[in-house]
Amino acid sequence: MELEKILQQRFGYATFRPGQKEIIQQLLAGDPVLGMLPTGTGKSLCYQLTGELLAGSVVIISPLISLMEDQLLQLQQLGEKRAVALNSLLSYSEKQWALAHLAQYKFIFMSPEMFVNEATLQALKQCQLALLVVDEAHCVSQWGIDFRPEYLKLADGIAQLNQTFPVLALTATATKKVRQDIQRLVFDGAASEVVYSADRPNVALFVVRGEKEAQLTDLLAKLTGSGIIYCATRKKVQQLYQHLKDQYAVAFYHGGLSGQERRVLQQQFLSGQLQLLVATNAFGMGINKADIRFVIHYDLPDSPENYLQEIGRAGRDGLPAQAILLYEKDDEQIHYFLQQQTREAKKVFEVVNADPAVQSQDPLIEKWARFFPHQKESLLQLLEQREETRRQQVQAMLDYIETTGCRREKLLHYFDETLVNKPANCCDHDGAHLVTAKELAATEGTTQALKKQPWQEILGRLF
DNA sequence: CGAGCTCTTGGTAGCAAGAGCTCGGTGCTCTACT
Repeated sequence: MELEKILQQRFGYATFRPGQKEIIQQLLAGDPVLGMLPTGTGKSLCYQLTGELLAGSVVIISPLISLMEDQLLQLQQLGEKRAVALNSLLSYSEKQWALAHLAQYKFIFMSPEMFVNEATLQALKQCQLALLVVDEAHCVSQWGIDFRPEYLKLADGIAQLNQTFPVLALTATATKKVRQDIQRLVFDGAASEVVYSADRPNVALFVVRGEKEAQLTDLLAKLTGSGIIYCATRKKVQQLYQHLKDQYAVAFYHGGLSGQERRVLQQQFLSGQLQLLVATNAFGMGINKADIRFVIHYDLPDSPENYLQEIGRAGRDGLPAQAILLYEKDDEQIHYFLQQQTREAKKVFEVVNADPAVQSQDPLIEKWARFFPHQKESLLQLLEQREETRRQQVQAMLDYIETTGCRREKLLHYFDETLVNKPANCCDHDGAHLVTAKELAATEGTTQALKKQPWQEILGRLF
C-alpha cells in the first residue's frame, strides 16, 4: 500500500513491474538481493525508490561513464539534485570537493576502479550508507582478471567500509554460474535471488550459413526498420561500413572512437537518423531504443551470455523482431586467439613471479602487482579457470549453431531455464521464417507501428 | 589461427607463387608532457 503511494507520487507509476516490489521490500528489511530482471523493466527504480526511504547515501557502482551520466540525468529529471557521478570527467579540484562533501549526496555513481581506490573508501567510511548497488552485475563475472581486475575486489571494498547496509546487484542476463560468481565476488556469501526469465519471446532466432557478404546484402534488402550489425573486430566493422554506406543510413561504432563521437552516434541511432549501426561489442550497454527490429551477427559472438545481451536490444517495444547469426567455418578462431591473450598474460605473470625486478616494464604486470600483491598462486589459478570458461562459452555458441532442435530451448537451457511458452515465431527450426518488409506492409494490426517506418525514413533523408 | 599486407624468389619477361610479417575486444584512471 505504502510503497504504491510513493511510486505514484514520486515516480508517476500506478503499479510496480515484476520483481521491483519484491526487491525493494527485501532491501528495506536490510537484506542483500541479487536481482535479474528483463531489460527495460525499470531496474534503476529499485534503488531510486529504496534510496528515498532509507536514511543515508546510495552508492551505485556502474561499469561505464556513459551509464552513470544517463542515470544521473534520469535522477535530475525526477527533481533529485543531490546526485553526483564521481569519475575522471571531474577535474582534480571538483573530485576533491566531492570527496570532502560526499555525505551530502543522496546518490553517488562511480566505477569499480573508483570504488576500490583508497581515498574513495576513506571518504565513504565517513558517510552513512543506505544502500550499495552493483549495476550490470554480470560484468563482475564477464570482465575478470585480464580486463578489469577491480571487479574482483568489490567484496573487499564493501567489507572495508565496516558498516551495515543492504547490497543490491542488478542484471538482465546471468546464467546460474554467473550468479554464483556475483554471489561470491559481491556478497561474500548468500544474497537472496529475485530471478525472472532472460527469454525475449518476440525476438525470432535464425542461423544463416554460407558466404556472409552475399547473405548480408540479401538480408538487408529484405529487412526493414533499424538494426545493429555486430562484428568481432574493428577492421571488419570498418569494411562493412564502407560496403554499406552508399546504400544505407549507416555508421560504425567501436572502442576506438572518442566519447564525443560515441555520444553523437548513439543519439543519431536513437533518434532514427541512422538506420543501421555496424559495431563491435563495445556498442550496446545502456542503449534503450525501443524499436530496433533486428540484430545481425556478422561474426560469431564469444558466448551465449553476450549473444543474449546483444539480441536482447531488439524489439523492446514488444513488437516482432529478429536475431540473425551468420556463420562460416572457422569464425570461432578469432575468439580462441583473443583468449590466448589471457594465456599470454599468464606467461607474463610467471615472469614476474620469477623476477620481481621486471615489474615496471609492463603496465599490465604493474597493475596486477598493485592489486594482488599477496595472491600470486590464486591469480594463476584464476587465469586458468577463466580461460577454460571462455573456451567452453565459444563451444556453447558452436553447439547453438549446430543444434537440430529448437534454438530458443537450446539457448535457455544454457541459462538453466526451460522454455514454457514457445512463441509462434520461435526459430528457424520451429517454423519461424524471416519477416520481410513486403510481408510487414501486407499485414495489419499488431504491426501497425512498424508501417510508420517508410515515411520516417523518407523524412530523415530529406533533412 | 587467419586476413591482409609487403617482400622475395625465380629466371631474365612481367608477374605469379610463396615466405614472412603484423595485427586482432571490451574501459576505467592517473600522470606527465605538450
